[in-house]
Amino acid sequence: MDIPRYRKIQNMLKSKIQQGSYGVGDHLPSENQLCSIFNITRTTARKALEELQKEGFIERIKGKGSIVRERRKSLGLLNVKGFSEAVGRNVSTIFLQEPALRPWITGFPFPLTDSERQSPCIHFERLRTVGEDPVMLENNWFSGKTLPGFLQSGFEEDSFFKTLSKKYMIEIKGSEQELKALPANEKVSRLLKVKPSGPVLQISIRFTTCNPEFFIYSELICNTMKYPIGNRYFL
Amino acid sequence: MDIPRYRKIQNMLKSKIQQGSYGVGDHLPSENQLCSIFNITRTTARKALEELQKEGFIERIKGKGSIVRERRKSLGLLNVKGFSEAVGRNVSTIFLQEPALRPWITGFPFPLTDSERQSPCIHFERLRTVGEDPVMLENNWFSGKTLPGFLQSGFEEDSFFKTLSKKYMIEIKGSEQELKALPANEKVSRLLKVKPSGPVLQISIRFTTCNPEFFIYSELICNTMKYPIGNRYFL
DNA sequence: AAAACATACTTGTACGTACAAGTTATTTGA
DNA sequence: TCAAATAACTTGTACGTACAAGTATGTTTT
Repeated sequence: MDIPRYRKIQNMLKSKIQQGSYGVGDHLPSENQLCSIFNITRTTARKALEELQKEGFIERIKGKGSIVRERRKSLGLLNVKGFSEAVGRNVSTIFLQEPALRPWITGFPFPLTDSERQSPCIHFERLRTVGEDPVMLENNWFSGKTLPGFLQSGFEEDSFFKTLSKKYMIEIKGSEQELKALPANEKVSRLLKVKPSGPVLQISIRFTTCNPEFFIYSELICNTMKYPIGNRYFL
Repeated sequence: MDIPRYRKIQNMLKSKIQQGSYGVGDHLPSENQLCSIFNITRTTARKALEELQKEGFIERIKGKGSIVRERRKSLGLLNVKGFSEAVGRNVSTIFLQEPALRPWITGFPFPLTDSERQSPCIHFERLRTVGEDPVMLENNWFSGKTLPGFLQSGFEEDSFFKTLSKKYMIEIKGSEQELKALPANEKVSRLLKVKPSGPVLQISIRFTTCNPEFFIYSELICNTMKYPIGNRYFL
Protein backbone atom coordinates (compact mmCIF):
# COMPACT_ATOMS: atom_id res chain seq x y z
CA MET A 1 0.00 0.00 0.00
CA ASP A 2 1.05 3.58 -0.38
CA ILE A 3 -1.40 4.87 2.19
CA PRO A 4 0.64 5.63 5.28
CA ARG A 5 0.01 3.67 8.44
CA TYR A 6 -1.02 6.64 10.53
CA ARG A 7 -3.68 7.52 7.97
CA LYS A 8 -5.18 4.04 8.04
CA ILE A 9 -5.53 4.22 11.80
CA GLN A 10 -6.85 7.76 11.55
CA ASN A 11 -9.52 6.68 9.05
CA MET A 12 -10.38 3.61 11.06
CA LEU A 13 -10.94 5.65 14.20
CA LYS A 14 -12.80 8.31 12.25
CA SER A 15 -15.32 5.84 10.87
CA LYS A 16 -15.82 4.39 14.33
CA ILE A 17 -16.67 7.87 15.55
CA GLN A 18 -18.97 8.52 12.60
CA GLN A 19 -20.73 5.21 13.12
CA GLY A 20 -21.19 5.93 16.80
CA SER A 21 -18.93 3.25 18.23
CA TYR A 22 -17.32 6.13 20.07
CA GLY A 23 -19.83 8.69 21.31
CA VAL A 24 -19.35 12.27 22.37
CA GLY A 25 -17.21 12.47 25.48
CA ASP A 26 -15.83 8.97 25.07
CA HIS A 27 -12.14 8.33 25.33
CA LEU A 28 -10.37 6.94 22.29
CA PRO A 29 -7.69 4.35 23.02
CA SER A 30 -4.64 6.05 24.49
CA GLU A 31 -1.48 6.43 22.44
CA ASN A 32 0.14 3.48 24.15
CA GLN A 33 -2.95 1.34 23.69
CA LEU A 34 -2.96 2.11 19.98
CA CYS A 35 0.69 1.12 19.91
CA SER A 36 0.01 -2.35 21.22
CA ILE A 37 -3.24 -2.83 19.30
CA PHE A 38 -1.76 -1.99 15.92
CA ASN A 39 1.87 -2.81 16.58
CA ILE A 40 3.10 0.67 15.86
CA THR A 41 5.26 3.18 17.66
CA ARG A 42 3.95 6.10 19.61
CA THR A 43 5.10 8.48 16.88
CA THR A 44 2.66 6.86 14.47
CA ALA A 45 -0.17 6.68 16.97
CA ARG A 46 0.31 10.33 17.87
CA LYS A 47 0.25 11.34 14.20
CA ALA A 48 -3.09 9.59 13.68
CA LEU A 49 -4.61 11.30 16.72
CA GLU A 50 -3.16 14.69 15.81
CA GLU A 51 -4.78 14.45 12.40
CA LEU A 52 -8.13 13.63 13.96
CA GLN A 53 -7.67 16.63 16.20
CA LYS A 54 -6.97 18.85 13.17
CA GLU A 55 -10.16 17.57 11.60
CA GLY A 56 -12.08 18.50 14.73
CA PHE A 57 -13.22 15.01 15.70
CA ILE A 58 -11.40 14.81 19.00
CA GLU A 59 -9.88 16.98 21.67
CA ARG A 60 -6.59 15.96 23.24
CA ILE A 61 -6.00 16.88 26.86
CA LYS A 62 -2.71 16.34 28.62
CA GLY A 63 -3.05 13.84 31.42
CA LYS A 64 -6.53 12.82 30.33
CA GLY A 65 -6.60 11.46 26.82
CA SER A 66 -8.23 11.88 23.42
CA ILE A 67 -11.91 12.69 23.80
CA VAL A 68 -14.56 12.64 21.08
CA ARG A 69 -16.01 16.09 20.47
CA GLU A 70 -19.58 17.05 19.80
CA ARG A 71 -20.40 17.00 16.10
CA ARG A 72 -21.81 20.01 14.36
CA LYS A 73 -25.23 19.92 12.86
CA SER A 74 -24.65 22.75 10.47
CA LEU A 75 -22.83 22.51 7.19
CA GLY A 76 -19.11 22.35 7.62
CA LEU A 77 -17.13 25.19 6.25
CA LEU A 78 -13.52 24.31 5.73
CA ASN A 79 -14.31 20.64 5.73
CA VAL A 80 -12.43 19.94 2.57
CA LYS A 81 -14.56 17.07 1.43
CA GLY A 82 -17.70 18.86 0.35
CA PHE A 83 -20.72 18.55 2.50
CA SER A 84 -22.53 15.33 1.72
CA GLU A 85 -20.72 13.54 4.53
CA ALA A 86 -20.95 16.45 6.97
CA VAL A 87 -24.64 17.04 7.16
CA GLY A 88 -26.36 13.70 6.95
CA ARG A 89 -28.32 11.74 4.39
CA ASN A 90 -31.38 13.82 3.51
CA VAL A 91 -29.32 15.98 1.18
CA SER A 92 -30.16 16.12 -2.50
CA THR A 93 -28.41 17.79 -5.37
CA ILE A 94 -29.86 19.12 -8.62
CA PHE A 95 -27.71 20.09 -11.58
CA LEU A 96 -28.77 23.47 -12.94
CA GLN A 97 -25.96 23.38 -15.46
CA GLU A 98 -24.28 20.11 -16.33
CA PRO A 99 -20.49 20.09 -16.63
CA ALA A 100 -19.41 21.64 -19.94
CA LEU A 101 -16.62 23.70 -21.47
CA ARG A 102 -17.39 27.37 -20.97
CA PRO A 103 -15.38 30.60 -20.98
CA TRP A 104 -14.09 31.83 -17.63
CA ILE A 105 -16.41 34.37 -16.06
CA THR A 106 -15.01 37.83 -15.50
CA GLY A 107 -14.61 39.34 -12.10
CA PHE A 108 -13.58 36.22 -10.26
CA PRO A 109 -12.38 36.99 -6.72
CA PHE A 110 -9.17 35.02 -7.17
CA PRO A 111 -6.62 35.75 -9.90
CA LEU A 112 -6.28 33.06 -12.55
CA THR A 113 -2.90 31.78 -13.65
CA ASP A 114 -1.68 32.41 -17.19
CA SER A 115 -2.08 28.81 -18.25
CA GLU A 116 -5.63 28.77 -16.91
CA ARG A 117 -6.60 31.89 -18.84
CA GLN A 118 -5.34 30.48 -22.15
CA SER A 119 -8.16 27.97 -22.55
CA PRO A 120 -11.78 27.69 -21.48
CA CYS A 121 -12.82 26.08 -18.24
CA ILE A 122 -15.08 23.29 -17.18
CA HIS A 123 -18.00 24.61 -15.21
CA PHE A 124 -21.08 23.23 -13.53
CA GLU A 125 -23.77 24.57 -11.26
CA ARG A 126 -25.70 22.67 -8.60
CA LEU A 127 -28.42 23.41 -6.13
CA ARG A 128 -28.20 21.67 -2.78
CA THR A 129 -31.24 21.07 -0.68
CA VAL A 130 -31.74 19.65 2.79
CA GLY A 131 -35.14 18.05 3.00
CA GLU A 132 -37.41 20.55 1.25
CA ASP A 133 -35.20 23.56 1.89
CA PRO A 134 -32.86 24.84 -0.81
CA VAL A 135 -29.72 25.69 1.10
CA MET A 136 -26.85 26.33 -1.22
CA LEU A 137 -26.23 27.32 -4.81
CA GLU A 138 -22.86 26.00 -5.89
CA ASN A 139 -20.74 26.89 -8.90
CA ASN A 140 -17.46 25.17 -9.73
CA TRP A 141 -14.82 26.09 -12.27
CA PHE A 142 -11.49 24.54 -13.16
CA SER A 143 -9.05 24.34 -16.03
CA GLY A 144 -10.37 22.34 -18.97
CA LYS A 145 -7.00 20.88 -19.83
CA THR A 146 -6.03 18.96 -16.72
CA LEU A 147 -8.77 16.35 -16.44
CA PRO A 148 -9.05 14.42 -19.75
CA GLY A 149 -12.35 12.66 -20.25
CA PHE A 150 -14.04 14.45 -17.37
CA LEU A 151 -17.02 15.55 -19.48
CA GLN A 152 -17.58 12.06 -20.88
CA SER A 153 -17.88 10.16 -17.63
CA GLY A 154 -20.10 10.82 -14.66
CA PHE A 155 -19.31 11.41 -11.02
CA GLU A 156 -18.19 8.64 -8.70
CA GLU A 157 -20.72 8.21 -5.92
CA ASP A 158 -22.26 11.55 -6.97
CA SER A 159 -19.30 13.32 -5.42
CA PHE A 160 -17.09 15.71 -7.34
CA PHE A 161 -14.21 15.44 -4.91
CA LYS A 162 -14.35 11.66 -4.78
CA THR A 163 -14.21 11.64 -8.58
CA LEU A 164 -11.12 13.81 -8.49
CA SER A 165 -9.52 11.50 -6.00
CA LYS A 166 -10.40 8.15 -7.54
CA LYS A 167 -10.12 8.88 -11.26
CA TYR A 168 -7.43 11.53 -11.34
CA MET A 169 -5.58 11.03 -8.07
CA ILE A 170 -6.09 14.69 -7.23
CA GLU A 171 -6.34 15.43 -3.54
CA ILE A 172 -7.31 18.73 -1.96
CA LYS A 173 -4.40 20.16 -0.01
CA GLY A 174 -5.89 23.43 1.15
CA SER A 175 -8.22 26.29 0.50
CA GLU A 176 -8.48 30.04 0.56
CA GLN A 177 -11.85 31.54 1.17
CA GLU A 178 -13.49 34.90 1.00
CA LEU A 179 -16.78 35.55 2.75
CA LYS A 180 -19.28 38.23 1.92
CA ALA A 181 -22.84 38.95 3.00
CA LEU A 182 -24.72 40.09 -0.08
CA PRO A 183 -28.27 40.95 -1.14
CA ALA A 184 -29.79 38.15 -3.20
CA ASN A 185 -30.36 38.90 -6.85
CA GLU A 186 -33.46 37.69 -8.67
CA LYS A 187 -32.04 34.29 -9.57
CA VAL A 188 -30.65 33.58 -6.11
CA SER A 189 -33.83 34.82 -4.49
CA ARG A 190 -35.91 32.46 -6.57
CA LEU A 191 -33.69 29.41 -6.23
CA LEU A 192 -32.93 29.71 -2.52
CA LYS A 193 -36.42 30.95 -1.61
CA VAL A 194 -35.24 34.10 0.14
CA LYS A 195 -36.97 37.39 -0.39
CA PRO A 196 -35.54 39.69 -3.06
CA SER A 197 -32.33 41.39 -1.91
CA GLY A 198 -32.57 39.39 1.28
CA PRO A 199 -29.18 38.60 2.80
CA VAL A 200 -27.23 35.58 1.57
CA LEU A 201 -23.72 34.44 2.36
CA GLN A 202 -21.32 34.19 -0.56
CA ILE A 203 -18.26 32.02 -0.06
CA SER A 204 -15.61 32.17 -2.76
CA ILE A 205 -13.07 29.38 -2.49
CA ARG A 206 -9.87 28.56 -4.24
CA PHE A 207 -8.89 24.97 -3.55
CA THR A 208 -5.26 24.06 -3.94
CA THR A 209 -4.47 20.48 -4.91
CA CYS A 210 -1.53 18.12 -4.96
CA ASN A 211 -0.98 19.32 -8.53
CA PRO A 212 0.46 22.78 -7.88
CA GLU A 213 -0.75 24.01 -11.30
CA PHE A 214 -4.32 22.87 -10.77
CA PHE A 215 -6.84 24.84 -8.77
CA ILE A 216 -10.56 24.45 -8.27
CA TYR A 217 -12.66 27.55 -7.86
CA SER A 218 -15.98 27.38 -6.10
CA GLU A 219 -18.62 29.92 -5.33
CA LEU A 220 -21.22 28.99 -2.76
CA ILE A 221 -24.24 31.15 -2.15
CA CYS A 222 -25.98 30.07 1.02
CA ASN A 223 -29.30 30.71 2.65
CA THR A 224 -28.02 30.82 6.22
CA MET A 225 -31.34 31.52 7.87
CA LYS A 226 -32.21 27.89 8.51
CA TYR A 227 -28.79 26.35 8.07
CA PRO A 228 -26.00 28.55 9.34
CA ILE A 229 -22.49 27.73 8.25
CA GLY A 230 -20.28 26.41 10.99
CA ASN A 231 -16.70 25.51 11.48
CA ARG A 232 -14.16 24.51 14.04
CA TYR A 233 -10.56 25.21 14.60
CA PHE A 234 -8.17 23.64 17.02
CA LEU A 235 -4.55 24.14 17.79
CA MET B 1 11.79 28.72 30.18
CA ASP B 2 8.62 26.74 29.83
CA ILE B 3 8.04 27.79 26.25
CA PRO B 4 8.95 24.76 24.16
CA ARG B 5 11.87 24.97 21.78
CA TYR B 6 9.84 24.38 18.65
CA ARG B 7 7.58 27.27 19.54
CA LYS B 8 10.47 29.68 19.95
CA ILE B 9 11.75 28.79 16.51
CA GLN B 10 8.22 28.95 15.12
CA ASN B 11 7.73 32.45 16.55
CA MET B 12 11.15 33.56 15.39
CA LEU B 13 10.46 32.48 11.82
CA LYS B 14 6.95 33.94 11.97
CA SER B 15 8.19 37.39 12.93
CA LYS B 16 10.78 37.24 10.15
CA ILE B 17 7.98 36.56 7.69
CA GLN B 18 5.83 39.31 9.15
CA GLN B 19 8.72 41.79 9.01
CA GLY B 20 9.43 40.87 5.42
CA SER B 21 12.82 39.22 5.90
CA TYR B 22 11.24 36.31 4.05
CA GLY B 23 9.02 37.41 1.19
CA VAL B 24 6.29 35.55 -0.64
CA GLY B 25 7.72 32.59 -2.52
CA ASP B 26 10.96 32.58 -0.55
CA HIS B 27 12.26 29.36 0.91
CA LEU B 28 12.61 29.14 4.65
CA PRO B 29 15.71 27.28 5.90
CA SER B 30 15.29 23.56 5.33
CA GLU B 31 14.69 21.22 8.22
CA ASN B 32 18.32 20.15 8.29
CA GLN B 33 19.52 23.74 8.11
CA LEU B 34 17.34 24.64 11.09
CA CYS B 35 18.85 21.67 12.91
CA SER B 36 22.40 22.97 12.56
CA ILE B 37 21.47 26.62 13.07
CA PHE B 38 19.63 26.06 16.34
CA ASN B 39 21.27 22.82 17.47
CA ILE B 40 18.05 20.88 17.50
CA THR B 41 16.89 17.59 16.04
CA ARG B 42 14.80 17.27 12.92
CA THR B 43 11.77 16.34 15.03
CA THR B 44 11.84 19.78 16.65
CA ALA B 45 12.52 21.62 13.41
CA ARG B 46 9.66 19.78 11.70
CA LYS B 47 7.30 20.64 14.55
CA ALA B 48 8.08 24.35 14.20
CA LEU B 49 7.48 24.27 10.44
CA GLU B 50 4.33 22.19 10.76
CA GLU B 51 2.89 24.76 13.15
CA LEU B 52 3.68 27.56 10.70
CA GLN B 53 1.95 25.54 8.03
CA LYS B 54 -1.13 25.14 10.24
CA GLU B 55 -1.18 28.90 10.73
CA GLY B 56 -1.10 29.39 6.97
CA PHE B 57 2.22 31.20 6.75
CA ILE B 58 4.04 28.61 4.68
CA GLU B 59 3.41 25.77 2.31
CA ARG B 60 5.52 22.64 2.58
CA ILE B 61 6.22 20.69 -0.60
CA LYS B 62 7.98 17.36 -0.64
CA GLY B 63 11.27 17.60 -2.44
CA LYS B 64 11.17 21.39 -2.56
CA GLY B 65 10.99 22.95 0.85
CA SER B 66 8.98 25.33 3.01
CA ILE B 67 7.78 28.28 0.97
CA VAL B 68 6.28 31.52 2.28
CA ARG B 69 2.70 31.97 1.13
CA GLU B 70 0.97 35.08 -0.06
CA ARG B 71 -0.49 37.14 2.76
CA ARG B 72 -4.16 37.99 2.82
CA LYS B 73 -5.23 41.59 2.73
CA SER B 74 -8.60 40.94 4.26
CA LEU B 75 -9.32 40.32 7.90
CA GLY B 76 -8.35 36.86 9.02
CA LEU B 77 -11.10 34.66 10.19
CA LEU B 78 -9.87 31.83 12.36
CA ASN B 79 -6.72 33.71 13.18
CA VAL B 80 -7.09 33.21 16.88
CA LYS B 81 -5.32 36.38 17.94
CA GLY B 82 -7.88 38.99 17.02
CA PHE B 83 -7.25 41.11 14.04
CA SER B 84 -4.97 43.97 14.99
CA GLU B 85 -1.94 42.07 13.82
CA ALA B 86 -3.65 40.63 10.74
CA VAL B 87 -4.76 43.70 8.93
CA GLY B 88 -2.16 46.39 9.46
CA ARG B 89 -1.74 49.49 11.51
CA ASN B 90 -4.50 51.86 10.44
CA VAL B 91 -7.00 50.03 12.62
CA SER B 92 -8.71 51.84 15.45
CA THR B 93 -11.03 50.59 18.14
CA ILE B 94 -13.74 52.47 19.99
CA PHE B 95 -15.41 51.13 23.12
CA LEU B 96 -19.17 51.43 22.86
CA GLN B 97 -19.60 49.67 26.17
CA GLU B 98 -16.71 49.43 28.59
CA PRO B 99 -16.13 46.09 30.32
CA ALA B 100 -18.64 45.62 33.14
CA LEU B 101 -20.63 42.95 34.94
CA ARG B 102 -23.88 42.34 33.09
CA PRO B 103 -26.42 39.53 32.89
CA TRP B 104 -25.98 36.99 30.10
CA ILE B 105 -28.06 37.85 27.07
CA THR B 106 -30.72 35.37 26.08
CA GLY B 107 -30.69 33.51 22.81
CA PHE B 108 -26.98 32.99 22.61
CA PRO B 109 -26.04 30.62 19.77
CA PHE B 110 -23.88 28.43 21.98
CA PRO B 111 -25.15 26.74 25.13
CA LEU B 112 -23.74 28.03 28.38
CA THR B 113 -22.40 25.71 31.05
CA ASP B 114 -24.16 25.47 34.40
CA SER B 115 -21.40 27.26 36.27
CA GLU B 116 -21.47 30.08 33.73
CA ARG B 117 -25.22 30.57 34.09
CA GLN B 118 -25.01 30.85 37.87
CA SER B 119 -23.41 34.29 37.90
CA PRO B 120 -23.38 37.33 35.62
CA CYS B 121 -20.82 37.80 32.90
CA ILE B 122 -18.28 40.39 31.95
CA HIS B 123 -19.20 42.04 28.68
CA PHE B 124 -17.85 44.77 26.45
CA GLU B 125 -18.63 46.09 23.00
CA ARG B 126 -16.22 47.61 20.53
CA LEU B 127 -16.41 49.12 17.09
CA ARG B 128 -13.47 48.45 14.79
CA THR B 129 -12.65 50.77 11.95
CA VAL B 130 -10.09 50.62 9.17
CA GLY B 131 -9.18 54.13 8.13
CA GLU B 132 -12.50 55.92 8.02
CA ASP B 133 -14.60 52.81 7.43
CA PRO B 134 -16.40 51.10 10.28
CA VAL B 135 -15.86 47.42 9.61
CA MET B 136 -16.83 45.34 12.56
CA LEU B 137 -19.03 45.52 15.61
CA GLU B 138 -17.66 43.22 18.28
CA ASN B 139 -19.28 41.91 21.45
CA ASN B 140 -17.46 39.75 23.97
CA TRP B 141 -18.83 37.83 26.93
CA PHE B 142 -17.20 35.58 29.47
CA SER B 143 -17.73 34.29 32.96
CA GLY B 144 -17.32 36.94 35.63
CA LYS B 145 -15.77 34.59 38.13
CA THR B 146 -12.64 33.38 36.41
CA LEU B 147 -10.66 36.59 35.89
CA PRO B 148 -10.28 38.40 39.23
CA GLY B 149 -9.50 42.09 38.91
CA PHE B 150 -10.25 42.21 35.22
CA LEU B 151 -12.59 45.19 35.56
CA GLN B 152 -10.11 47.19 37.62
CA SER B 153 -7.15 47.07 35.26
CA GLY B 154 -6.95 48.00 31.59
CA PHE B 155 -5.92 46.01 28.58
CA GLU B 156 -2.33 45.13 27.84
CA GLU B 157 -1.25 46.73 24.57
CA ASP B 158 -4.92 47.43 23.83
CA SER B 159 -5.43 43.74 23.13
CA PHE B 160 -7.94 41.58 24.93
CA PHE B 161 -6.23 38.34 24.04
CA LYS B 162 -2.79 39.58 25.02
CA THR B 163 -4.27 40.60 28.36
CA LEU B 164 -5.65 37.12 28.86
CA SER B 165 -2.30 35.62 28.03
CA LYS B 166 -0.04 37.90 30.04
CA LYS B 167 -2.13 38.55 33.15
CA TYR B 168 -4.09 35.33 33.44
CA MET B 169 -2.02 32.79 31.49
CA ILE B 170 -5.07 31.92 29.45
CA GLU B 171 -4.31 30.80 25.92
CA ILE B 172 -6.82 30.20 23.15
CA LYS B 173 -6.86 26.57 22.16
CA GLY B 174 -9.58 26.55 19.55
CA SER B 175 -12.83 27.97 18.35
CA GLU B 176 -16.23 27.04 17.03
CA GLN B 177 -17.93 29.45 14.73
CA GLU B 178 -21.31 29.97 13.22
CA LEU B 179 -21.79 32.22 10.22
CA LYS B 180 -25.00 33.92 9.16
CA ALA B 181 -25.84 36.58 6.61
CA LEU B 182 -28.41 38.85 8.21
CA PRO B 183 -30.24 42.11 7.49
CA ALA B 184 -28.79 44.96 9.52
CA ASN B 185 -31.01 46.34 12.27
CA GLU B 186 -31.17 50.03 13.00
CA LYS B 187 -28.21 50.08 15.36
CA VAL B 188 -25.97 48.01 13.13
CA SER B 189 -26.99 50.00 10.09
CA ARG B 190 -26.05 53.24 11.80
CA LEU B 191 -22.78 52.07 13.30
CA LEU B 192 -21.46 50.19 10.27
CA LYS B 193 -22.83 52.67 7.75
CA VAL B 194 -24.78 50.13 5.73
CA LYS B 195 -28.27 50.84 4.51
CA PRO B 196 -31.16 49.64 6.69
CA SER B 197 -31.66 45.88 6.44
CA GLY B 198 -28.63 45.74 4.14
CA PRO B 199 -26.72 42.46 4.42
CA VAL B 200 -24.14 42.02 7.15
CA LEU B 201 -22.19 38.96 8.18
CA GLN B 202 -22.67 37.72 11.73
CA ILE B 203 -19.97 35.48 13.16
CA SER B 204 -20.69 33.85 16.50
CA ILE B 205 -17.64 32.34 18.10
CA ARG B 206 -17.02 30.21 21.13
CA PHE B 207 -13.35 30.22 22.02
CA THR B 208 -12.04 27.34 24.05
CA THR B 209 -9.07 27.99 26.30
CA CYS B 210 -6.46 26.06 28.19
CA ASN B 211 -8.87 26.27 31.14
CA PRO B 212 -11.47 23.70 30.11
CA GLU B 213 -14.14 25.45 32.21
CA PHE B 214 -13.54 28.88 30.72
CA PHE B 215 -14.94 29.97 27.37
CA ILE B 216 -15.04 33.29 25.60
CA TYR B 217 -18.04 34.11 23.48
CA SER B 218 -17.77 36.65 20.70
CA GLU B 219 -20.23 38.02 18.23
CA LEU B 220 -18.84 39.89 15.26
CA ILE B 221 -21.07 41.78 12.88
CA CYS B 222 -19.17 42.74 9.78
CA ASN B 223 -19.70 45.05 6.87
CA THR B 224 -18.16 42.80 4.24
CA MET B 225 -18.75 45.10 1.28
CA LYS B 226 -15.38 46.80 1.46
CA TYR B 227 -13.55 44.33 3.67
CA PRO B 228 -14.54 40.74 2.98
CA ILE B 229 -13.61 38.16 5.56
CA GLY B 230 -10.97 35.73 4.45
CA ASN B 231 -9.34 32.62 5.70
CA ARG B 232 -7.01 29.84 4.75
CA TYR B 233 -6.78 26.20 5.50
CA PHE B 234 -4.00 23.78 4.81
CA LEU B 235 -3.50 20.14 5.46
C1' DA C 1 -11.97 12.65 58.42
C1' DA C 2 -8.82 15.36 55.94
C1' DA C 3 -4.50 16.36 54.07
C1' DA C 4 -0.29 14.65 52.15
C1' DC C 5 2.04 11.45 49.48
C1' DA C 6 2.75 7.83 46.08
C1' DT C 7 1.55 5.47 41.98
C1' DA C 8 -0.05 4.68 37.56
C1' DC C 9 -1.93 6.45 34.03
C1' DT C 10 -2.37 10.23 30.25
C1' DT C 11 -0.28 13.60 26.54
C1' DG C 12 3.82 16.87 25.45
C1' DT C 13 8.55 17.66 24.21
C1' DA C 14 12.93 16.23 22.48
C1' DC C 15 16.45 13.43 21.50
C1' DG C 16 18.46 10.05 17.58
C1' DT C 17 18.20 6.92 13.46
C1' DA C 18 16.77 5.04 9.00
C1' DC C 19 14.78 4.82 4.75
C1' DA C 20 11.20 6.40 1.17
C1' DA C 21 10.08 9.55 -2.25
C1' DG C 22 9.88 13.97 -4.78
C1' DT C 23 12.81 17.85 -7.00
C1' DT C 24 16.71 19.81 -9.17
C1' DA C 25 21.14 20.19 -11.12
C1' DT C 26 25.06 17.83 -12.69
C1' DT C 27 27.43 14.32 -14.80
C1' DT C 28 27.80 10.54 -17.75
C1' DG C 29 27.08 7.84 -21.87
C1' DA C 30 25.38 6.93 -26.41
C1' DT D 1 23.73 17.09 -28.92
C1' DC D 2 20.51 14.83 -26.34
C1' DA D 3 18.89 11.51 -23.11
C1' DA D 4 19.68 8.75 -19.18
C1' DA D 5 21.77 8.04 -14.95
C1' DT D 6 23.59 10.04 -10.80
C1' DA D 7 24.14 12.88 -6.87
C1' DA D 8 22.57 16.09 -3.67
C1' DC D 9 19.25 18.14 -1.97
C1' DT D 10 14.23 18.50 -0.09
C1' DT D 11 10.04 16.70 2.91
C1' DG D 12 7.40 12.30 4.53
C1' DT D 13 7.01 8.18 7.25
C1' DA D 14 8.37 5.21 10.92
C1' DC D 15 11.15 3.23 13.99
C1' DG D 16 12.97 3.62 19.24
C1' DT D 17 14.11 6.08 23.63
C1' DA D 18 13.79 9.30 27.52
C1' DC D 19 11.94 12.47 30.47
C1' DA D 20 8.51 16.28 31.69
C1' DA D 21 4.10 17.44 33.19
C1' DG D 22 -0.86 17.05 33.92
C1' DT D 23 -4.73 13.90 35.84
C1' DA D 24 -6.87 10.47 38.58
C1' DT D 25 -6.85 7.12 42.08
C1' DG D 26 -5.44 5.19 45.30
C1' DT D 27 -2.67 4.83 50.19
C1' DT D 28 -0.48 6.57 53.93
C1' DT D 29 0.05 9.90 57.36
C1' DT D 30 -1.56 13.38 60.33
